[in-house]
Parts: sequence; structure tokens; C-alpha cells
Amino acid sequence: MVKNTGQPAYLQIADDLRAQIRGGSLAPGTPLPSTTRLAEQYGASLSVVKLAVGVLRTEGLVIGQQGKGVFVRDADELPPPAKAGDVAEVSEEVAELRATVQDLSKRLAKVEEQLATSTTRRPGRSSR
Amino acid sequence: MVKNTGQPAYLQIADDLRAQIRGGSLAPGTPLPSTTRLAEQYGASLSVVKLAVGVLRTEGLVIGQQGKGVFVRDADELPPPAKAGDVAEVSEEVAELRATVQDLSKRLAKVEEQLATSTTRRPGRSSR
DNA sequence: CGAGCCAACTAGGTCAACTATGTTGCTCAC
DNA sequence: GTGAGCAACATAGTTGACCTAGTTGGCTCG
Repeated sequence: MVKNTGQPAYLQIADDLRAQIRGGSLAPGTPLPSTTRLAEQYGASLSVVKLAVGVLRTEGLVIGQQGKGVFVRDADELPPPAKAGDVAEVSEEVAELRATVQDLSKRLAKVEEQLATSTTRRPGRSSR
Repeated sequence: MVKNTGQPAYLQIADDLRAQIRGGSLAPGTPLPSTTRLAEQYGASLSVVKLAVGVLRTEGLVIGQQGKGVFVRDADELPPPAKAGDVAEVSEEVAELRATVQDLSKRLAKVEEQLATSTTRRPGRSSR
């Protein structure tokens, strides 16, 4: 189904969906067909579809909401001026926040560990 | 190891690499460590690393050359493909991170309190 | 000496399965 | 009639395996 243009399947699907979005066939706010649906539709495996959606997601064209679906982003909020300066600026903020998160996480982990060992220890720790 | 920030591993790795690129620690033209290398380095599986590299690839920050490696793109040649949705994307990330910080803070506070008064054994392990 | 092959690396693509988590709608007991 | 619980379905993340394909360097053999 995905032809053999030399392009990988997940990119072909991503392109197709992107075209549908840009072309208005998939209006902003509307949900894409579900992952399994798309898989059947394109004759591809789930993994490939997830990969394709992932691409669109990192492109910002689409937003996935767990349990609900993947929705086309409003045109207003996506293609707008992606000023390099803006990105840099906000990126800094991100870095800062990330540092905070890391710090908090570390403290949390430590403290939670103490708490865990001091309370009833139950098997079934979920880790891998 | 990765994790604990609430952010998925592949995004953390992507972020880390992105930071190294932006920070100059990985200069344009230099190759990233090999996939397997990164996997060991981050204590993650190959799949996760490939996912992370994939993100950077679709962002245009990096170019993979089969058989050779993944190379940091020259700063000159990447601004043009100015990525639509970048600002939106990062903004969203900020929002997410803020939420994470709030969540972590809350959990930290709670847990630290419990630890302080942990003469009483209390179950109630709340994983996720 | 040189040509050619081969082995060891590299990235990239695909698949299948599992887990986690969120949403929604139905059913059934009260 | 209401609400608690459950089942079905959704995205998301992760793992591990297998295969393709390009690059490189060394080794062998003519």
C-alpha cells in the first residue's frame, strides 16, 4: 500500500497526513483516525503508524491526547513566525525548568527511597 | 540513567544531545557517538536512542549517514528550514515542565512531611 | 604489489509485544 | 435514577529482535 518510492513507509504516511492537514481535508480540531485504523488503511504495521504520527507530533502539526485521540492543531498556533530568537529564548527557559525538575526529582527519589524502606516493603516494585 | 523527570527517556536524551549541540560541546560536523555507544552511555535501549536521534533528525539538527554516523549540522544551513511549530512546541514544553515542577514540588512536600513524622508505619505506596 | 573479498562497524527501517495511563460508554446493583 | 464498576478503546513509551544497506580497514590470494 505504501508504494516503493524509496521513501520509508513511516515518512510516506507522515507526508500523506501532512498533505491532508495542509489541504484542509483534515481540519484543525478534528481527530485523525485511530492508530489501528490508520494501520489498516495504509496496510502498515502499528509501529510504522506510530512513528509517522510521532513525526507530525514533533513537527507540532498535531497533538496527541492520551485516551482520546490525535488532533490537528489549530492553524493559528502552528505555522506562525518561528523566530529563531524566540526559540532560543524559550529554550533557555526550558533548560532552567529542566534543571529544576532534575533537582526536584533527585530529592524526591532520595526521600521516597528512605520512605519506602522505612515503611512496609512490598514486592512488586515496578522498574526495569 | 535517565528518567524521573516525568519526561520520556527518548525526549530526555534528545534534549541532552540538543543541549550539547547548542552548547557547542558537539560542534557542527562532528559525529555523535554511535547508537550503541549512546545506549550504553545513557543506560537506555537501542530503540530509545534511535527514537531520540530520530527526533533530532526530523528537527534538522542532525544528519544521519548510513554506514558512517550521525553528524551535527552546520549552524548556517539549518536556520532556513525554520521549523514551523517550533515556538509552539517549545511553549508547550514549558507548560509541561511547569506542570511537572508543580507536581514534583507537591510530591516532595508531601513525602518530606511523611518522612519527618515517620514513626508510624503507613502503607499507601503511590507509584504512578 | 595489488585486487578483491570479508568482517566489523555504522545508521535506518520494520515488526511484534508488552506496559502504562487516560477516556468513554455500558451495565448492573442499589 | 443514580452511581460505582468495568470493559473497550485510545495514545504513549519501551524493549528486543531482525533485516537492509553503506563504509572502512584488514587480510588473503593471485
